[in-house]
Amino acid sequence: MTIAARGELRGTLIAAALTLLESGTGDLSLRAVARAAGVSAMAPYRHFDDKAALLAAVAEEGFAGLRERMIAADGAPEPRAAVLAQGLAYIAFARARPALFRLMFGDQLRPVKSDGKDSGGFDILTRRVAQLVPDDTQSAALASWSIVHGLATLALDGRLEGIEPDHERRALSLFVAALGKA
Amino acid sequence: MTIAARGELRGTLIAAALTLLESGTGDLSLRAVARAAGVSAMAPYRHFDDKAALLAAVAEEGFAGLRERMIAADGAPEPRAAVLAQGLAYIAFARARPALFRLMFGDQLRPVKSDGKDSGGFDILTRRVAQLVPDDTQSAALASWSIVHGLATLALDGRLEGIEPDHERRALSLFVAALGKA
DNA sequence: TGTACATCAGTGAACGCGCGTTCACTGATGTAC
DNA sequence: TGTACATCAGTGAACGCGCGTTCACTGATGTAC
Repeated sequence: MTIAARGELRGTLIAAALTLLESGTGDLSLRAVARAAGVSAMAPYRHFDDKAALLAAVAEEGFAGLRERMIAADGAPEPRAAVLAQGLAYIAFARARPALFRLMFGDQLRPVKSDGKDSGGFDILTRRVAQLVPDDTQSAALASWSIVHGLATLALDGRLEGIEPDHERRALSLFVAALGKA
Repeated sequence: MTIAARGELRGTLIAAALTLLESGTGDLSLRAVARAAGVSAMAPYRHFDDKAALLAAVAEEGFAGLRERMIAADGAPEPRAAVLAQGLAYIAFARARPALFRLMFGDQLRPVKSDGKDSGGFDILTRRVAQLVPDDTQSAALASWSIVHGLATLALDGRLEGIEPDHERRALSLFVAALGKA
């Protein structure tokens, strides 16, 4: 990790934290982040009030990334296909960056701000679900988010190891196929 | 916490850990458990190889409790009602013992043994799902588990705070109603 | 253009903390003869 | 029944560790006149 140019430390710290989260050995410590950024243990305090503030910034970055993936997956014209693609993108994100995903949704973060449910792309998903279930969109969107989030966390926690890999996709397909047909 | 009678420390330690998890301030430490059990920091080593072994025993207790709740919720004769009741029981368990639930499904545990997917009552759920979706039971059961697990973890992580409480139940109902109608 | 000063990012030593685990031990209980 | 010894559960002091955060500081950059 190269030394940051003046005034760029904030971004460098977040990037270093993201990298550390990927190598993923245990908890993220403020000192380790500073170390990875090539800077003294105290330097982060110039840019963040405390450790929690740094974690929050990292999580925010994560939510932005997740949202991007959801948008990128929204291409299909048919709503059912779009919801499926978005769900798989969500799961792929979790699998690609498990420690970041855990940080984003775990309990080491400060209480979530109220617009939190939008930041991860929940609104993107909801828009498509509305096309399939116009009368009870909120519940259907929550159900969709839940099944996808459940699959992602179960996979991350190694709970799906005894299950054939394809079942994950089929479970989601089965759900999407049933959406709006109750 | 009373002093344990001879040879009962193992159980006392597990009970103390469960109590500590409920009061829920941060991570569970071996020393804190020993303290709560009224015993020296070293005493647990007479009964557990190390901290991870104690955590595993606590989690096992948790899975047994979850399974019990699932079985207790299995009363309804109609499979759709049973699946709904089981799902609500699962979520209620998570809400009642959030720290325990997090321990059970989190990453601080040693890699899960292969029969892990049964211990929490997944088989109980699967049996009922089979009555509704006999041709693709595995995928449907996984979908059911996922939506329920997703709702539980999202609730625990404070992600459903902006959402009307009833939407949680309605999301699950909507899913259950659609089961087998794809 | 030169000087004086304020601002600002980062340093490095030190703090107190709780942790998991080691070590050598103590004293009560159980067993063999 | 009495004695000698092994077993076993728990003690208490100590270890080295990494942590978040404090403190007083340094030295470079920017600004006013």
